[in-house]
Amino acid sequence: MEIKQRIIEESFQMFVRFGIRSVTMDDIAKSMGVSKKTIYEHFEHKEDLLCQCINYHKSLQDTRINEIKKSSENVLETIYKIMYEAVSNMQKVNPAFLADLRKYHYKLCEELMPRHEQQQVEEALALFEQGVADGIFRDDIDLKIAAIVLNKQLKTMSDENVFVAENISVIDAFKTIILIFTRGMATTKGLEIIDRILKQNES
Amino acid sequence: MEIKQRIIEESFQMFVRFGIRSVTMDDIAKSMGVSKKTIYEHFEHKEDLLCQCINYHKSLQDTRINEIKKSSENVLETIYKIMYEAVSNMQKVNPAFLADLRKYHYKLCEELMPRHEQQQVEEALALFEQGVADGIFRDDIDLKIAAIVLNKQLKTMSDENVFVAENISVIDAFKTIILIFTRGMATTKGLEIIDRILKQNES
DNA sequence: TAAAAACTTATAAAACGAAAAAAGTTTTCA
DNA sequence: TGAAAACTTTTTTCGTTTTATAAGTTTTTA
Repeated sequence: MEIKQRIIEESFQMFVRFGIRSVTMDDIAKSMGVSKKTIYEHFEHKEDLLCQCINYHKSLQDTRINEIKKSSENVLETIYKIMYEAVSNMQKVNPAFLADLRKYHYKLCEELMPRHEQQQVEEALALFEQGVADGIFRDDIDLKIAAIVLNKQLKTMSDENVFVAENISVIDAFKTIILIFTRGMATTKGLEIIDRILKQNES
Repeated sequence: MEIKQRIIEESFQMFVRFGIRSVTMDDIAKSMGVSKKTIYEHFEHKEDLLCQCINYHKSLQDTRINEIKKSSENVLETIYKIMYEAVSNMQKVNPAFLADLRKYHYKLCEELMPRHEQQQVEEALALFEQGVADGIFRDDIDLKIAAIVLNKQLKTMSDENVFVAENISVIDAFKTIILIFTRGMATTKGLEIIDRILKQNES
C-alpha cells in the first residue's frame, strides 16, 4: 500500500482512539517508523492530515451503507443494520476526538459537520420515503422531522452518560429507541415485518 | 399576598425571562418597589432566593400534573397534555437561565437537577406502566429506557436549534416526536385511542 | 536517502493582576 | 419604618505575561 494511504489509516485509528490533541505528529511518525519529514511531504499540516482522515472514513462509510442496502430485503432491515453499525462505531470513538475537533479545529468542524449531518438526515429521509412507497411506513408522518429527530436522538445517546448511570448498556438503549421509532412509523404491514425480524434475531 | 411570596413570584418571572446573572438584586428591588434590605430580610442571599423560586415552580408543576391526570380519560391523553405544557413552558425559558444556573450556581444545579430529572423519568415511567396495565401500551418494551429516552429527547429538542435552521416550529417537531413515540409503544387498542384523539383535535 | 535528533516558532493553557460589576451591608432621609 | 442611596466586599471578567507543549523546519547521522 502507498505510504500516504498508510499514514491516513494509521493516524485515523490513533485520532479516534485517543483524540486529536493527544496524538502528536511525533507520535504518528514514531508509531509508523517514519520521520516527520516524510509525513510533511504528503500533508501540508496536521489539519490537512486530519481532514483527509475524515474524508477517507466517510468514503468507507458510504461504501458500507451501499453494501447494507444491497444485502437487505426491505427498508426496515436496512435501517436496523445501518443503525447497529453506526452505534457500534460511535462507541469506539474517544469523546476527546469530537471535543478536540470542536475546540482546536473549529473551522474544519464548521465546514464538515453541517454537511455531514445533512447527508445523514437525507439518507434517513430517503429510507423513510422508500418505506412509505413500499407500504411499510405510514404516509401521515412528517418524514423530515422524523429523520432529524432520529439523527439527534442517536447523537445525544452517545454523548451523554445517562444510561451509564442507570446501568443500561448503550446497545440496549439503542435497540429500544430504534424499535419504538420504527414501530411508531410503521403501517400494519410494517409491524408484521418488524415482528418477523425480531423473531429471526431471537433464534 | 405575603411580601415574601410576591418576591418569589416576581423574581422567578425575571430570572426565567432574562437569565439569573443579568437580573441583579437591585433590579428585583426596583421592579418590586422595595429596598434590597427587605429582600435580604426574607432571603439569606441571592442563591437562597433562586432556590426558593425553583422549589415554588416545582410545586406549581406538580399541582398542574395532578390536575391534568384527573381531567384525562386515559394515559395517552395525560401524556399529550403534560408534554404539550412542558414544551410550551420550555420555550418561555431564556437559555441564559440554564446556562447561568450551570455556570454560577453549579452546586445548587448539581443538587437539584439529578433529582428533578429522576422525578420526571419516574413520572413518565409510572404513566407508561399504567398504560401497560390498561392494555394501551405493549408489554414487551423496556419502559425505563423508553422513559429516559423520551425525557432526553425533549430536553435536546429545546436546547438545540436544529429545527430553527430547517424552518420547523418547535411545536410541530414536538408533536411528531410524541406521536411516533406513543404509536411505537402502543397496542392495537392504544393505536385506536391515538387515532380517536387525533380526530378530535382536528375538528 | 530517510530516520532520528535538535532546533525554531506558533499556539494554548496557566498564572497573575487590575478593573468592573454586582452581592451584601450600612447609613441617610422622607 | 422602610425606601433610597451610599458604602464595602466579593466575585467575575478582561487583558497581560509566562510557561509549556507541540507544530513545523533544519541539521545530523547511520
